[in-house]
Amino acid sequence: MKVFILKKRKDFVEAAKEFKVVVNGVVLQAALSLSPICDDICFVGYTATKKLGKAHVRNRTKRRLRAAAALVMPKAGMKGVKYVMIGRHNTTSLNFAYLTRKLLEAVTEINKQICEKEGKDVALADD
RNA sequence: UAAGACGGCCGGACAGCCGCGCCAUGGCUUUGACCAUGGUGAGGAAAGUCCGGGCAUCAGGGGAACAAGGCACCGGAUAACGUCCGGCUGGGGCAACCCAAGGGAAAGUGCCACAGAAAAUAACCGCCCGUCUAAACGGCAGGUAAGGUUGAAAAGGCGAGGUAAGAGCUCACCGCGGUGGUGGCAACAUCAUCGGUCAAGGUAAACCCUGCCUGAUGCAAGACCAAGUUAGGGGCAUCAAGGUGUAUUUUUUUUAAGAUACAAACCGGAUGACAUAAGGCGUUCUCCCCUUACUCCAGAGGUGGGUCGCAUUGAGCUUCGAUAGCAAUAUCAAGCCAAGAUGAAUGGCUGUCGGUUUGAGCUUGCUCAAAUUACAGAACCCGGCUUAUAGGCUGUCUUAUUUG
RNA sequence: GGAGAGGUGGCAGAGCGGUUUAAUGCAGCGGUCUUGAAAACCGUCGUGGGCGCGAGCCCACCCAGAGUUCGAAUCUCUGCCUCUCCG
Repeated sequence: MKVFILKKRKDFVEAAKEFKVVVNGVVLQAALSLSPICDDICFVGYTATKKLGKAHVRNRTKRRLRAAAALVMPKAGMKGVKYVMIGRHNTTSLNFAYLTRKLLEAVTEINKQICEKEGKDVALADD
């Protein structure tokens, strides 16, 4: 599974519409990509709001999320899904192993939601 | 040894594994949001955007007046500055040293609440003389600014003389001002001499006056490339002389048709060359010079782009090198080349050694354990200022105490 | 990244350097009216500290900290926060 990074505002807005899971350390949003994907690829974007602190704090938050995602996403990511990770106030202070575990929980949870929804959609289309 | 004053510097180090941006080279049997190798990769404040520049666009430049804004003891440094250095004056500190938007209130205007007699040519109480009366502490007419309460502030201070009572009315000293000498580039200091209504408070971070400085907009400036959309209308000038109009004339019985000339009202056309005109960036005027696809009003598209600007040569940085200077700094010499992203690159984990704090142990400066290791992230680039900052290193000086 | 505007009780929002500003409105609380409510009318109403048995009185606070002034919500400087604009 390859991981590509989201850079455009449009992608972030799209991801925010559908699914959302909150765990200690990170808020995860996700959506199925609209354009057809042939390869084994998922997309990830990182965000930190101004509420968290000054510039160096926000940068650090995104770096930690990036480091954690590098371990988790290649295994847990689903094909053709856009994930967006939003940093929280304690993202910088948490133990890294704990943060990784929590992120994995969030991803598996959100994948489950997507599968349920998609199953229904397919059923309706068949009818 | 203790307390303090003023500078200068540092802002953890090393190793391993997994990753990131940019650049160079190479690879390809997926020419890629690819792979490999090598190089390189945040700060003293990168911050605030408070000043000063470079650079870019408004075509370029000179002059005058006004407006707006800024600066303000004196001299120097600098590309420039509101910065820096040296000095002066005033204030604070035993001292080292520190602080000051520090020009003008005898150019003018405004404001000074409450209180108080009075907030600026005054006179409430008081003091004193004269006079009315038998007399007065009462009335009248004066003199006076010593004393009074108030207030942030009451038209020099203090002492003596003087006087009816008083008053720079007179005098000494201090203070203030003018003139002259001396020292200094100057601010200013100092000495001499003259001045008594020497002078009429405060406020200019109130208006203002004086002197000096400033064109506007900021890299989202701006240049180029690619793709795509759109609807025109009004006004001005010139040209031609089309239609219309008027006049003359030819043919003709007339209608009518043709030709020539004129006009510029209407309709339509072309052009925006010269000239004129307009514009040229705070306003007005002016001198060059320049521009004009005339000028004004509408309308459509656009927040999916890309490349350059942009990052090795500059007001460049470093030097406990030299020379000049008290210094800021300048000149010369030597050395150095040092991030370039654009949802934005430096992270995660581990180990060792440091620093700090706390606790324990004793060999009293070591060992062990735990915690902690600031402020903070380049976005066109420089020079400053301001603000944030764990902890540490280092130099010079002052005061006090002790010892020699 | 750059360029501006603002910050006053719980909320909105006035405020010439001066007696006591905290105007005014909304909200809140109490009352009148009503069977009850709304509307209307009347009164009251910021926070913190100190003193007082109590009624009440005094001091400080207009985002924060300095400065100018006899005296700052107001004038000047520095910082913090909020909002707007740029192609």
